[in-house]
Amino acid sequence: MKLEQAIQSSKFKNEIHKAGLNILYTAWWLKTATSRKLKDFGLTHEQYNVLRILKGKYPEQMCVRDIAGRMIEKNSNVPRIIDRLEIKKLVKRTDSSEDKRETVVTITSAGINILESATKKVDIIFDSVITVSNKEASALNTLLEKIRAQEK
Amino acid sequence: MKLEQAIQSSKFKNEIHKAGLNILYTAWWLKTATSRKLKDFGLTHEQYNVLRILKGKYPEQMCVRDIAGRMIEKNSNVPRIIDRLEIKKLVKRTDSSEDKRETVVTITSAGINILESATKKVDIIFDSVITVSNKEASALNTLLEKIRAQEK
DNA sequence: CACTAATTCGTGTACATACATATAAAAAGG
DNA sequence: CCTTTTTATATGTATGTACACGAATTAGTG
Repeated sequence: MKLEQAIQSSKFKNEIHKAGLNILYTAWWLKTATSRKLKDFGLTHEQYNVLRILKGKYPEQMCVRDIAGRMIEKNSNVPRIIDRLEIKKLVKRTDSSEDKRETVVTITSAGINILESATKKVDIIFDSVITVSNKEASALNTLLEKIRAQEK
Repeated sequence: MKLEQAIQSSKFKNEIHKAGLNILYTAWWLKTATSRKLKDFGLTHEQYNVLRILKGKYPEQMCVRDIAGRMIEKNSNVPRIIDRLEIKKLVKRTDSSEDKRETVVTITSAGINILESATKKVDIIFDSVITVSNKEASALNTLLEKIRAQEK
């Protein structure tokens, strides 16, 4: 769907302003499509993200700070997301012995199982819904990083 | 900043997966930069969006449904955003006489004033922080719309 | 070593999202 | 008309974001 239809507006100051809105809308679209798949597993987008991060280091443990540094949305409140994953027994939280300020977290085998099943469903979006070529995706990556070139 | 640094990961399944994360991260980056500017005016990103939508129709009124259809994030809870704008006297809410189910909303002159000041600050992001050409922005728009081609 | 500063994590609050449900009014169908 | 269905809005709940603050611990400095 064209942006103009999606937000019922065609008055953009210029292509750059339009690109800004297009990025925000596409992110929402992507997040919504993903969340719909994750719902069957009782996971939210952010809980899924934390599980993926933990699996990337498995069987190593990670402290809360390390997880936070890998989150896409940097202001995510990681302790609370872990609270919910812990209730569902998808992660285990223990105090660190090396640095008593730290809490270390590990993904459980139940967490790994649910993550693998969920990932199969989520990947459908990338493998069959999104139909750009690798080359186009690469061009997109370059443009997005150029937008963020001037940090802040 | 490169995505790899931003989320401290360089393991992407392919360029398309990476593009997905890049879109999500760029949207977060853009939203954060905007919110920082809006904070001086006591506005959130979403409140700003609603004010912009209302100004686009001014001096006409809009019902809640029309506003919702123009929001970028389609699940925004528009009645509650309007609650907060109403408390700050930036919009006026009245029952519709034509259709008693509807609530119609107008931006006040205070709302227009704050919106104009805020827009000047927000546009700095687009005019001087984001340094892509119009042609590049146009290419970006094409790619993003191609990604969303298969609706859902 | 003692004191200050910085770090790590948890928690509280305001606002927003996602979604289910409720309420009132309008539209549709017999 | 009267009943049923649909529509417009509001509200309730769980989760998440953004940010401030506090407690505990570690690091840094005189």
